[in-house]
Amino acid sequence: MNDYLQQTTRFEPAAVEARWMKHWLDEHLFHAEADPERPAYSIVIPPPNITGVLHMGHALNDTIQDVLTRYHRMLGENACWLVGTDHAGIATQNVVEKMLRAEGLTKEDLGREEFTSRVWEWRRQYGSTIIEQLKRIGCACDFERERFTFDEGYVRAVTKVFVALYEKGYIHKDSYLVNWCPRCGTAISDLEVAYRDMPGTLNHIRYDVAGGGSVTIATTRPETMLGDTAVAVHPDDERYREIVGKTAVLPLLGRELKIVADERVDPAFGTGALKITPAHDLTDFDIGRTHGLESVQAIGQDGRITEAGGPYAGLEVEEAAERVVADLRALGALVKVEDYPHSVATCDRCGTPIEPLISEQWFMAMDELKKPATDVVRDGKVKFTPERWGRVYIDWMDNLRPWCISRQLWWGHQLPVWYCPDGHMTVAETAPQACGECGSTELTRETDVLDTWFSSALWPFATFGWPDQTDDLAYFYPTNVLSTGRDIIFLWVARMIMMGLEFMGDIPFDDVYLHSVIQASDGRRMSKSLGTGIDPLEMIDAHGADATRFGLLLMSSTQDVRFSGEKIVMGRGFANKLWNAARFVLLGSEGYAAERSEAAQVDRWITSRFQRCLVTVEEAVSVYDFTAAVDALYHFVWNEFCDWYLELVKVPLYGEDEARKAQAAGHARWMLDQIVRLLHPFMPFVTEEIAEQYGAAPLLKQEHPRRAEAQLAPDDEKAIGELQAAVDALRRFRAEAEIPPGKVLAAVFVQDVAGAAEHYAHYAGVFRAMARTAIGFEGEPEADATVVIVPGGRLEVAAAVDKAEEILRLEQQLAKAEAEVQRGEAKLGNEKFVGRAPEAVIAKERQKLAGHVAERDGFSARLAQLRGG
RNA sequence: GGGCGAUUAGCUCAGCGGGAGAGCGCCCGCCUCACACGCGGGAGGUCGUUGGUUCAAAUCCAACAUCGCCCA
Repeated sequence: MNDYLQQTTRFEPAAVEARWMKHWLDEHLFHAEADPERPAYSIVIPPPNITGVLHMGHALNDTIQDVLTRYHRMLGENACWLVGTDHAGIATQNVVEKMLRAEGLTKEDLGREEFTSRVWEWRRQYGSTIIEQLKRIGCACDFERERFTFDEGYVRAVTKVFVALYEKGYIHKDSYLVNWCPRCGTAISDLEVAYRDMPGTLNHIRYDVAGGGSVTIATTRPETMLGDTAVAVHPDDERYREIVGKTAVLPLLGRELKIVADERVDPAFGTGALKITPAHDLTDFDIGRTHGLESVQAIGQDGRITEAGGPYAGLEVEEAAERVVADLRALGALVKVEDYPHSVATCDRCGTPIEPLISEQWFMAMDELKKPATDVVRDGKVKFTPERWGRVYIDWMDNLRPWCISRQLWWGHQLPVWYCPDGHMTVAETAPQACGECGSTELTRETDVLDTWFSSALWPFATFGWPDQTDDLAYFYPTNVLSTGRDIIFLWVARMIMMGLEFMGDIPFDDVYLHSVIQASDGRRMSKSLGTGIDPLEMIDAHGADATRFGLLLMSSTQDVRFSGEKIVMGRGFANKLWNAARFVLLGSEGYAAERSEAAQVDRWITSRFQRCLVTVEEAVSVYDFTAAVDALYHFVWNEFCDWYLELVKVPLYGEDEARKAQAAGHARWMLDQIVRLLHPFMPFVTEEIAEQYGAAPLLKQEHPRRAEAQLAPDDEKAIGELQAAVDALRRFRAEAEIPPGKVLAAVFVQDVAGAAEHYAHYAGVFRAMARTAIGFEGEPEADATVVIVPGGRLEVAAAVDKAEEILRLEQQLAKAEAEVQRGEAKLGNEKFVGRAPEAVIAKERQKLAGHVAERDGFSARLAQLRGG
């Protein structure tokens, strides 16, 4: 006797999870080596930020990748799930700066070198938090290959890419309007800008026109007028036709402004006259370039007004705005101020309003790179699931602007660019000894670092050894799928595809799977600040990793889903159910070896049902429909295997027929093993714990169940289906008639359809066990017997039932049956239906009708009998 | 302003062209020798609204409404 199995009536995840994870790691089960003899299956994890902690989105995405990895490994493929982290420039620098601030220090106090070493120290200490958390979920990552976007080999890859793109002429330095975060002190990309609706005001300001008259402009940011160099109106705008070409005078500063006509001005906005501040607004910048306007920088990188702002110099933007408005009012130039809620560009990282300003930055031209990257999606070479995201990707790519790749940070890949005192620039993979142009040896390196996404873009190939042409690279690239959130389509997916095509000459992955966004239960994004976030680790602590994985997969069926703790509790119940089913099978069949049997109908039946479940799961996984997969598994295991098969198999298992008992025991063990294998990718811990009990662990080394059409048994499915319907009918009768659960009833079966009696006779033991009914097939039914209609005939059940109630019960059932009959007859009587519907549909309808007619006749015959007596 | 998604039982969601489903909650009955994280039975829905296509619409199409997400 297995004491552990005997005593453990509840599956306790906490007791087994850590032990199994350690065992899997110790045995190197997750590691993969290139092996040209075997098919490769590879996934690179979208590298989490080293400052990150696991949230629900990660938990779901990592569960998905784990299912795929384990599943393909069990299918015999050489699966490698490459894991690692992203150095996350701004986020990490912010975290360390915050720590320094607590010590009363700034990064400038330390200097760049010392600061960078503090970040590395932080990284060593805390940077692997999220990787460790993956192990709590059970992720079968190849932890032995863990990479970091700032490790030594990776730096080589980044440098090589930069130099290559520079030499191709794609990368250049330019003075251009960029999104500047005054708090982070760096340029950021368009994608790092978040728009937030905020209350605000629209200020109407009158500018005098030289030679008489005036023009009133409207602005939400009055302080930017300090940088105005023009006023623009639409060329077709009759109101302003007269003043185009004249000069306006900027109030407060007296600067002269050209009045220009430009089609980009929206005549419907405000007054239809637009103040032009080329240094601080993108549209104005473009209009400025067209008309050759001067550019005045009124706001500096520190977020304060510059010398160009005259008396306002040195003020913070907000304060300047207030002062400017007050002064304009005093001057009488403020026409009116109206409330005007508008959307404000803010820094995605810190929430500070963005200052668009002109600065010297490095840009990457996208035109050459984006074309092939768009084509591979358009042509279906890279396939998005759900498909619609492919169109989103293409739209975005079509409108791509040059990418600002430089950041004014200290933590990141410093550009491989050196300057000599004469300002000559040398771009090289390794630090040059002398200036490429003048030979000067006094070189200083460019202080800017690269956008973090620049390095992440290389992830699918740099992690496998590029720029070296390694065996791993040849074997594992391209990867099979990138599973990620849709907010990452532009940040990662697009850039990985561009870089993969450019440097590997091939796509980085065949499939892109975009998983659901898990919202808070109020239907909005989970938010730390609102306290609506739920920690997946707490879920794992409370319900187990299997339950958390299962629940997440079950709830994440559509684009946006609300987090449902119930689904995780469902997963816990399921793990426990499975554990107990295993206990029953293993304890009830000790001494027998697992062996598939075809001898008994119940064995053929459950095998057939299992095959159908297997097909559903495999088809679902192949299209990334994990919800359908776990739903099928849940219902097969619970409602078919546990509710019926295990009950049916108790009869032979507890019976006297030793030969039949051996078959049943062997088949039950075999079936359990198949189920455990099929479930393992979804619920690795409980399945491994079960497999351990009969010596099949580790399951990752076992084969996935095989599809076998020969094991489908439609006739047996039909027969067992009728048995189930008969048992159900008896149970329903018992409950409705309030017959005590323990009372065994006697019944006589009267056959309407040939073979039915023989069929039920074979399962007399089942009726006794599952419906507490002793069925006979001979002799007269008792006079006061109650009729229970079952497939193929009726059961005359000997039970003292109140006659009036019985009549009422039968009348209700008769009414239901009659309604069904009428519905069916109406449908089949419809010429158009019979004429146009497919034959199979009509045949099915006829069959249903026949069943309902038999039911109806049974009920009415019994009613007549009761009423007569 | 543009795009996408959702709207089905009290709640959270499946179903996506041929008899309205699950889990939880609720009601009734059970410690039936795997499981009370359980077992058996039951109640509960004009499938957001209005049109259209079809022999047949929760399912396809159009418009509208409400909510959410993304982009500008």
